[in-house]
Amino acid sequence: MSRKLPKSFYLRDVLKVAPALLGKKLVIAGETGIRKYIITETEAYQGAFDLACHASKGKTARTEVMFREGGILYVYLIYGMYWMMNIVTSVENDPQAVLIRGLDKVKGPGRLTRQLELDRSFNGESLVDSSRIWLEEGTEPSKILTSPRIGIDYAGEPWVSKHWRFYLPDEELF
DNA sequence: TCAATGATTTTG
DNA sequence: AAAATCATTGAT
Repeated sequence: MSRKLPKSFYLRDVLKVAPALLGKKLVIAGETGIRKYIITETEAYQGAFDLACHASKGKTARTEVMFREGGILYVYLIYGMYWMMNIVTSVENDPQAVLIRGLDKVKGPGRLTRQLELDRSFNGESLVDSSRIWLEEGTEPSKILTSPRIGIDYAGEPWVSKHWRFYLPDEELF
């Protein structure tokens, strides 16, 4: 079973896509062959008004990717050493993205990109057209937990207290 | 608890 | 043009 997610999956609002990504398979074709991971933790960043979202202060060279049509990756460096992997959602000029925070075998957004060998070259990569990374249908999770997002205290209220982090309970993992 | 470490963004 | 700011991690 390996059904690739269609482009329409990504064109919805980020608050719909973020929880929908849980249980889906992230497929990456590296030099060592094809590897698959179950997505277990995501965070939603909802564009223009969300002060925790990089795109809230307007379009810049870095955030330009988020303003494009959904279904592509937004990859960037944080704290000088960790790549963050985000999936852009919604339509053009509606800057939204989902941060992939955890996979079944890897916890932590910085560690998972290192494990995947993700780097700058994946920025702007299409998950619909690419032959080295894409998403597939997975198992429907029976239970989804939510919490405030992590590491965005600088955004202030009301954003710090919004429950836009979605994750699966430990016993749900494979 | 805090140093490492660098691209991006702004004088917090 | 310089300085602060981070969607973090891991070692002390």
